[in-house]
Amino acid sequence: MGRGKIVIRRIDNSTNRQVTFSKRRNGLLKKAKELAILCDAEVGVMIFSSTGKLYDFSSNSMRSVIERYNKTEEHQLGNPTSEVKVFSGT
Amino acid sequence: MGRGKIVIRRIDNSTNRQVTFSKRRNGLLKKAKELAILCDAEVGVMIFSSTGKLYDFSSNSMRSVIERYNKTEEHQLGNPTSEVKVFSGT
DNA sequence: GACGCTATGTATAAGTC
DNA sequence: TGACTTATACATAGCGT
Repeated sequence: MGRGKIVIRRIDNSTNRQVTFSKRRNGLLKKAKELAILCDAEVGVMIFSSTGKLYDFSSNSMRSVIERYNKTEEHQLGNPTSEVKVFSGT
Repeated sequence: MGRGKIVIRRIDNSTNRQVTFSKRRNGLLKKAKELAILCDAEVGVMIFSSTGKLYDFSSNSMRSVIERYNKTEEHQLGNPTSEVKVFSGT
């Protein structure tokens, strides 16, 4: 997107990396919120910048999302979710 | 995006809602992965469909992301993160 | 180094099979 | 209902301040 095409690998220039982080972080949080509303889904997103700062979004409370995650994980070990984890992306 | 413009509110037609969920869920997970790689960030995403199925992504292990979240939250109560939670979107 | 502005690359709403 | 296609809306890379 944008003026040029990019390859998905760590951005070396730290200024550029920080600018991209700021833009994409906002984009991701926005998409997460849209997904939750449009599809009536429960969503939780946690992002730590390389400097350790936390940014997050949760459709309800993050605590409840995490609790539900823990409960669900217990009952779904070795489930379809694992496919998602290896999702290759662009 | 797509052939028509949409408003961000719960999609009533359940078939359409499910199709949109599937597409946007994949898009969100992809973006999360890209952010983690491009910006060297630690990212965790948890999504529960309205039918209760879990989909997730984590740059490392979700467990470590959650632990880090809990630790960080303790030290940042009433922090800038709250701004993110009210991010208004489109 | 953070902010605002487009030209462009992507994600995706509809539609088709 | 799921998979594939296409036209568009949206996100954002590279620049200029």
